[in-house]
Amino acid sequence: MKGGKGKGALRKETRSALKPVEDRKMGKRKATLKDAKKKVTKDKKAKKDPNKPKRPPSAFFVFLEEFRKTFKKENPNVKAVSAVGKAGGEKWKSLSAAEKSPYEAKAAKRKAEYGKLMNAYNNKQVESSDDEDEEEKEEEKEKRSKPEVHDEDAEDSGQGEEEDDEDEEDEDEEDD
DNA sequence: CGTGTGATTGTTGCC
DNA sequence: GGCAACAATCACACG
Repeated sequence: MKGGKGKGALRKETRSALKPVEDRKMGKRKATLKDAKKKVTKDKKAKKDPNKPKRPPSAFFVFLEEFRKTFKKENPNVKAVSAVGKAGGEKWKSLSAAEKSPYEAKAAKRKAEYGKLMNAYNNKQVESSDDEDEEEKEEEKEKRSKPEVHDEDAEDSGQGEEEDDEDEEDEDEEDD
């Protein structure tokens, strides 16, 4: 998907926003990493975690998801992710605790699920103690581990519980 | 053709 | 306790 549609959509803003990568390559945060080589994309060779659960989106990200839609809706011309990030960041700071509440609530929930995933994740990692044994066969084992999937029933990993908008805990105290 | 990068903040995990 | 890296997104540019 990244390869995207080249098309002739060369907007000027893109031009300005997309300076030569060689120039803008890591400018701030990564700087702290110095030569640590962060490779935050994906390493094919370093398969440290076969099924490592991705970290739950923080409240900011939850808010961003919605914000992006709004932002793009009002700014369909803006395709720069950085634009949304900046705008979202400012807006986020502008939000009040009460407004962030729902986002935090969701983030908290995500975190709860993440904790469960980590449990299962650690379980697999337990086989590696002091020596990395290269669990290349994990793939095979995983298959066997799985019982049988019927076309019926959902093979949902967790529990099929889903709440719409009702938040049990977490009360919103909007009061300034 | 694929992948990296850019920007935001928050959050989590390891040491 | 602190730091470091990563979470999504989208289009484009480079190899």
